[in-house]
Amino acid sequence: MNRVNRVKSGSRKPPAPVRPILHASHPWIAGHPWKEKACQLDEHQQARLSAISSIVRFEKRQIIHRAGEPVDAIYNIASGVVKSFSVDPDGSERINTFLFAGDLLGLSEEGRFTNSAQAITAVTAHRFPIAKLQRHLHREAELEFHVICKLCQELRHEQRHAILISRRDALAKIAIFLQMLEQLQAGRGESTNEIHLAMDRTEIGEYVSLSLGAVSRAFRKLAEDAVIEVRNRQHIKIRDRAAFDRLADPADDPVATFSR
Amino acid sequence: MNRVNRVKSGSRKPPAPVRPILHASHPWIAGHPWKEKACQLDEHQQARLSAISSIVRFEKRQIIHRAGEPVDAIYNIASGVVKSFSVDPDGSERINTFLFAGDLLGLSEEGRFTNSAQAITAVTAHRFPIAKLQRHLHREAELEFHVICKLCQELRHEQRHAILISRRDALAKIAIFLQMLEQLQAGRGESTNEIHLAMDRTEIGEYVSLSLGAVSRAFRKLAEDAVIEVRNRQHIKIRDRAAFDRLADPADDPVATFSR
DNA sequence: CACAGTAATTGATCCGGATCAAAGATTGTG
DNA sequence: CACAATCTTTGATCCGGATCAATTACTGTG
Repeated sequence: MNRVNRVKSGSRKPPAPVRPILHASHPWIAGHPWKEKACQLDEHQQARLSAISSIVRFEKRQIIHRAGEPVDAIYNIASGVVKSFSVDPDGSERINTFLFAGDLLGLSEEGRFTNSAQAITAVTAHRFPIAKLQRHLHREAELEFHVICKLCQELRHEQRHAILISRRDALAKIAIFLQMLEQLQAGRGESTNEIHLAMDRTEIGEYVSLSLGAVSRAFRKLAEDAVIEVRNRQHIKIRDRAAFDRLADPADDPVATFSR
Repeated sequence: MNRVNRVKSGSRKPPAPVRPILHASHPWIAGHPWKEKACQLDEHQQARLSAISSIVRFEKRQIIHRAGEPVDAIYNIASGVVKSFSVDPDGSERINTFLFAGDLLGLSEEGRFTNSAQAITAVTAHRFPIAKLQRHLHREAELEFHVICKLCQELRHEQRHAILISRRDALAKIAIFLQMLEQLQAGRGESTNEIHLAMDRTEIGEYVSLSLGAVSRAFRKLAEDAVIEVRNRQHIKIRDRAAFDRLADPADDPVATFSR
């Protein structure tokens, strides 16, 4: 939370409305695992929100905030990828979540960030000073409801993350992870032909709870088995959809086809 | 979600206000890991809420709802312990969370429960039909804010759960789990002398992602090393606080005492 | 109090992923 | 274009937890 690169600091109206603010999903009407049906704020509400927000930019690898720092603002990501992580005293990092366009950044407790956040790519975001935001929230019930929706979404996401982690075999972990990325990509309306990995192998490992080596081996095996094609570090293609889904879905048991 | 055991069905005012409704914690001002500083609704708000809610009772081992069923109501637990879990096609269960007094039950997507829920002990809960609740929410900004707080709390809880799961050694997992129970107990104002385990060893394993055997072995080792004392299946006492905390805290590294 | 049913412990074996080290591939930079 | 720095792959070994089966505690019930 050092220097905040305000884009046209203080500008009320962003030059070109970078991306809808507070893209949420209805908690009782939602979509696919990982990818949620979005329901946006109306223009009126967005206008009000942008009145209290500014647009900021973070360069690749820039730290957005560190765990333990006092919370002065939260962010709604407009573009780019952010990782939210925590560091054990022994120096190892665990990534709690990757954040993409539309995601909210800044979970905290005792007025301090619970996680550290770092831009993985260049990032633009809406910045909401929490004092202003909080005042605003109380006045706009509809907006509050939106935040609720967003939080429900993140809660479900975090639950799935836990499921992912609890998986024992590396192949399944990677398959699920790729599936997640794919669905998130689709949800953002990006091409679904290739899966784009903004993060490196180490970070993938830190997210799915695998060592770097295990991640690498898993990719190799998936490629060997012609389930995926590793076009390059950052781009993966699904070769064998059926096999892929079989790995990613929790059904290991051939009998499951019949039962229920 | 078969038969709902309404207590005095339709009663507007619960006989003796079982427990505060919607006990939440402020997202920007909170407490210990696992245990949160609570901030309650005022009487006025509670009264309004109880107008749309009824009190229901579930007996031990009763299924409250199954994943996939349409959501008709959500619950705020007044007393007892509930587990929220999902079942893989292969029949194995993963427990996403244990819910105690004050917790909200009923996360859903596409209008259907994402998890199954079962009472571990006898349970009483406030039941909110979602139609009514949703209408009510929109009208009470302050209440919405409370829900936001509650959700933030659960989100943090879920993150810690992921951290717990990602731990590789069984001892640490069990220690963290016990610590969690202890702090939740303290947060509810119950005695902190002994830790009460409402769930059995299998369920502990399903929560921390360990096999039944590993759970058992971990308890044994902890007892052997005189870190804890297993008074009986359901009651644990901390013998060696320092050693216990050392296991539960992520610091494996003696140097960490100095650094930072 | 004995019995049945369930929960928990313990033992033996096996395997997948962690770990550490070394080599190979990519990317960016002057 | 070559070099450096980083990221990734690959290999070899080791260990902790999974698994399965058998035994031993509990708990509640008549």
